[in-house]
Amino acid sequence: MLKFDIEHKDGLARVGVIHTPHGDIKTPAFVGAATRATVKALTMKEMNELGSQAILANTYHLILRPGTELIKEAGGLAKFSSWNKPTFTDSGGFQILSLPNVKISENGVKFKSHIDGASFELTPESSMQAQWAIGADIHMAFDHLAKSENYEDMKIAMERTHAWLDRCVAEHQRLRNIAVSNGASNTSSEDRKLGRAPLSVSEEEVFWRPNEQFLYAVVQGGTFNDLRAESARYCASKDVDGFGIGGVFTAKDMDEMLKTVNSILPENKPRHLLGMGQEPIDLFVGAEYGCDTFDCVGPTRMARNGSLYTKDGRINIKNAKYARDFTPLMDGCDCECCKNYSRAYLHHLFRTDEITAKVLASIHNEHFIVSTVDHIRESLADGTFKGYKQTFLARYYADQR
RNA sequence: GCCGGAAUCGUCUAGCGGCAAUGACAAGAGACUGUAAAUCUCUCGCCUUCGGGCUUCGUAGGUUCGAGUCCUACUUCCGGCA
Repeated sequence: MLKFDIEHKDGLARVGVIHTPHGDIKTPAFVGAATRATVKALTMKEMNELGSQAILANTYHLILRPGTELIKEAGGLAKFSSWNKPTFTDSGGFQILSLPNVKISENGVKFKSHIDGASFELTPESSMQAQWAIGADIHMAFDHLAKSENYEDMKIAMERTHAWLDRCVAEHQRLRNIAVSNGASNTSSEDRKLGRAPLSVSEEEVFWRPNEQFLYAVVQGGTFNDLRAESARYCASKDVDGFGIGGVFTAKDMDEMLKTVNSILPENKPRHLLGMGQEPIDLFVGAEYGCDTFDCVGPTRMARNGSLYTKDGRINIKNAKYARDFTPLMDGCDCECCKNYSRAYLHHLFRTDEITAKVLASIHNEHFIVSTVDHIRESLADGTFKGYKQTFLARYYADQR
């Protein structure tokens, strides 16, 4: 069982630590989106320096390239990518929503590769197998994310997600048993619990490819609180290590949904809000209503497209008005970008389409979101959350009032 | 000096008698939430009550119902020969 310690609670919100085989995650935490085993435009050293605690890669993308067996051969995601900290993988379920021409059946999903058109199928079992080969610390159950907002479609997707969850749990346990018996013959149960090496295996080997990998169930149900409640109850009843909350697309009404879901989910297991975190308000609301980790492609995508976070909202650094703005991107920011470069310089790098523009912008945006969640965690711990939230959001969204 | 060729939006470019006129870049702005995204969308002669109106393709004439497109002259530029 994944170890999760709650150190402080405030309503549904909590401050805690997830103990993974590759280290601890202090929660709430923002997890970097490393879809293809890399955070776009950033090295793992840069991710580390900007304060990131964990990354999340995508099973779908890694199946296509380089192939999950290759990652296994390399020693797992953490070693392959040189990220010696906690890792997550998403199941590939999101691609049901985003790819064209997917065929969904009870068995699983047939895709065509967006790269070369090759057909392949992802099922709950094959997603689990792929995630075990990739070897992240925390896996997501293979779920059906509905394209439609329609109640009936949402219900069908939720029910399919539940049926698939049972198969994910069974397959995960089968793979876990194989992994543990393969790697743990000389290990005491106490050593195993601590992620210690069996005598015949080096410390290094166990660090990079621990036998313990963990599974999160994914709650669906769209914008319908009765479905969300049903899904939360179903997921809560399963033998899983934590929960993903999926299919959330807007902060609007997210608080009600999270209240519903997180009041039902067991308190002692971590919860990951899938895909949310482009807008700071998502993170405040998510943490306030009991989510422990977040991931989102927004910060790095915004960065590559020139949309950069400041305390006063996002700015488009490519706009003409920044050509002669020699001030730092954001006052008081201690990221490498803000400590060393001006808005005018970033503007110039974007105008000239220099690679460094995207690097510096990604460092800043990722740091902005990571450190915002860090501050949320600190404010929850010392009881100043409400004030911090109010002050931060009032300033950030001042233009939209 | 003679003989050829060329002049179209900030730049390059399409255009071969019925176009405010092609495409690219540049420029101005917007979007982006479990990444088919270093991507995509819009604007880009002037005015508009969004129906349309007006002025444009080096300059000036001409032919024609109609000219960026044909003719003449001029101007400038690029070749070749002196």
